[in-house]
Amino acid sequence: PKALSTCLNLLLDSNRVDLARKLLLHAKRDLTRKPNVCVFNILVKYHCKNGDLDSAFEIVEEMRNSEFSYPNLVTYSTLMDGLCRNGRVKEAFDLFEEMVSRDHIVPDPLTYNVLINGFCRGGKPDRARNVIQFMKSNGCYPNVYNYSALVDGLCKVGKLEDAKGVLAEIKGSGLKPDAVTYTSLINFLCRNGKSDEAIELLEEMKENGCQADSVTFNVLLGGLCREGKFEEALDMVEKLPQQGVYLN
RNA sequence: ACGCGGCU
Repeated sequence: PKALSTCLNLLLDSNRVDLARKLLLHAKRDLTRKPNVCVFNILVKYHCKNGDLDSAFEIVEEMRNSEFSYPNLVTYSTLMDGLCRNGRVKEAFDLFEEMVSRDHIVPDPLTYNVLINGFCRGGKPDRARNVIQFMKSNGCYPNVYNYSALVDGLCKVGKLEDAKGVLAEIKGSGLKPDAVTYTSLINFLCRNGKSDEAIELLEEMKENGCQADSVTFNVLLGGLCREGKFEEALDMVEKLPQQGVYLN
């Protein structure tokens, strides 16, 4: 089943769906190679990626009927993410509750993050904040992914000060903001003609021991160029190799 | 071997 999962992922990633189907049919016939949870989860994810949630739910039904696998936390998180990416956050939350009550599965920070991102994509970071409150009340501690998602959600609706507040909250809770956290803020500044403030943040992240990566610089370079600061941009590009950063 | 956050 391990080899099967790996092969399926490779085939689906390269869009060889026909071959993936054949492979799966063979595996189902072979008693020693029964598809396990991981294999099913890969299929669920594949259908979600195509926005075909009906098929994804069919796979889950198949899992429930199978002797060899049953929906687990990954299955639910994947499905919830598929729903959220299609704007169906309410249903994702219903599914979350079903997961807990019907299958007695305990959500982890990643599961909550799917909901946080669902709300943020919908331009409702306040709801996302409620999810963080909710997970805490369930004894689940938010990680940097959770907070970064919220920071980005706040930036996307222009609430820079609130986003900075969350940055402080991250530090206060003993977590370390990472390049993703900072890049969301830098991105907002760059898109609003504030590359100078963005560069201040870049300095701040360095002081906090956080290494900027290629996405951070991509964003910064875009901001500088948009403001016509081409010399500064070139200067920045020239200094990238010394920082071990290579643009893609 | 399977699920979540930043640019495109």
